[in-house]
Amino acid sequence: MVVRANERYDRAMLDLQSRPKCSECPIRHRAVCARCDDDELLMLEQIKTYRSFKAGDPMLWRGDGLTYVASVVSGVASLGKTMEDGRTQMVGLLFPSDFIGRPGRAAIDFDVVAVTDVTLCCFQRKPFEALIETTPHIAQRLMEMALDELDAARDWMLLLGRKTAREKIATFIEMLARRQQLANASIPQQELVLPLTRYEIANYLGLTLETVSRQLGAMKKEGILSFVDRRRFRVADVEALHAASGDDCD
Amino acid sequence: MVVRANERYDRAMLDLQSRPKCSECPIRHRAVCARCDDDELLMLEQIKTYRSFKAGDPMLWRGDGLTYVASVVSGVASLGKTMEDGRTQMVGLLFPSDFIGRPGRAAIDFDVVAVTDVTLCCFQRKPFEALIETTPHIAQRLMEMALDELDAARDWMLLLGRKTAREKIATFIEMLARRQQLANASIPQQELVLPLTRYEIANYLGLTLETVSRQLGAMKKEGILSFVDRRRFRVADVEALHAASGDDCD
DNA sequence: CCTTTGATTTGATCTGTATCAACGACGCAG
DNA sequence: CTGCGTCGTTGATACAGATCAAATCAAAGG
Repeated sequence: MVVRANERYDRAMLDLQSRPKCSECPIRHRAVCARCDDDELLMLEQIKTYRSFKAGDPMLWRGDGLTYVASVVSGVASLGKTMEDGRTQMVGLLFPSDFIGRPGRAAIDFDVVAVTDVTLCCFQRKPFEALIETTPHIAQRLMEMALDELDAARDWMLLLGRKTAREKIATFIEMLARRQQLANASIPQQELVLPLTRYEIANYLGLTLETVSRQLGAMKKEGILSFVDRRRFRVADVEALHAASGDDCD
Repeated sequence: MVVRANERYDRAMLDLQSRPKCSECPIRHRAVCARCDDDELLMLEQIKTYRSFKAGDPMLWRGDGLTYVASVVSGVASLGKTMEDGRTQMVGLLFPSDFIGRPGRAAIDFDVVAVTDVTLCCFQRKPFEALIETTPHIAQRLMEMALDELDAARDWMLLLGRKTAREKIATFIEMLARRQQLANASIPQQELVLPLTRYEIANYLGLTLETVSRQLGAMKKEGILSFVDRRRFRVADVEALHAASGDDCD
């Protein structure tokens, strides 16, 4: 279960060679490079590197030096915090186009783990930071993404502090649907996938896995969700789901 | 209790005239202007305006247009979210030098309320945003502050999701001590003030006011805190307080 | 096909915190 | 001084969700 730092490093190195074209990148218009013009994209292309991780692999450990910053190209990663006695709380989920690492910060204070198989588009930190100085389009986009994350973090604070188990689950499913419909074209009644185990969902929502299982079971029995297997499901009653989330109508 | 928008506006207008020198400002080296040189400070000085609010005054309503962005000069303000049925969660506390408002965003999606009497140093949004474009020192500082807020938000997510009532209170007191010692010179064993009512503390920690009252009472009985009145107290046992917070030693 | 292992579901019970209710303490206006 | 409103404390009780414990399921390997 525990993977040594070197091992991680070796595995990552395997992928150093692959460097697809930015212009064909699936996250081209949503990632940090969203606003870059062709010239700027060329600069980024020169310092980028792809790396992949297997589901469950730790990607960065709390306190690790940040040699790289990166965009998630495919897969899902989690940001998590752990207390001394082992209690843990997920503090963020990263989907394709989300960014890992901060300009001007040498370390992060949470763990980043690959939840599914993940491919990253990595930039060495130093040259990337130099690029920011000269490329306002990147700096602006980075600021915008940081503020979006801040908004998301605050919504999650409301969820963690005040919502019931059922509201938490409903909100989570809605969030999931929103993120997965961005990736594919938004087919209504699309089949959705839970990229997380019950344990991980619980960890994200400040619950236990048993409570998650019971709430999902209840929503299935009530005909709000219909499962094809334990991971794949469909939202059968969008209205009811939203009503259960406790969020404003908008 | 409810204050009309015009009323707020009128009250704020009273203070339009006052415009102290930036060079003598108490938050000069911590606020958004921290890295500005004298020239840049002069630019800021020309678009700034002071406003004050009484304790309890709403400063911005969720969805309000953001004509101004501002730094907190003195006092404490809260960022809060409210659900349809009235449950609320505080998602941030603003102390002197903290910043309100986002470059490139016309609205915010939470309420900002003055917890104590507050003085703001306001900048009109449009000219301020123009200034950012030409002043990398401000843009950098703003990014840094946004990332600090993000870190704080994530620490709070761990607190809300996983900590017990007692751990929440202990963590809150430690945070308070840290912020208040920044303001004054750090006198050890300094007398601290709770700027919030029991209800507001509960709201910040995802608890009820009764639980907050009981936990504070317990920590007093155990000799960890000693109160001089309901709002003013001293940390009698720093070690025990930290041990109760559930945070790592560092 | 059998075994193993991890993920999930389901059931029984326990508990921390919410909820409901009453009372005390302080500040302020008349 | 008196009354009233806000804030805070304290006690009794309820309940959502945690915890403990088993049973079921599904994928992977031999």
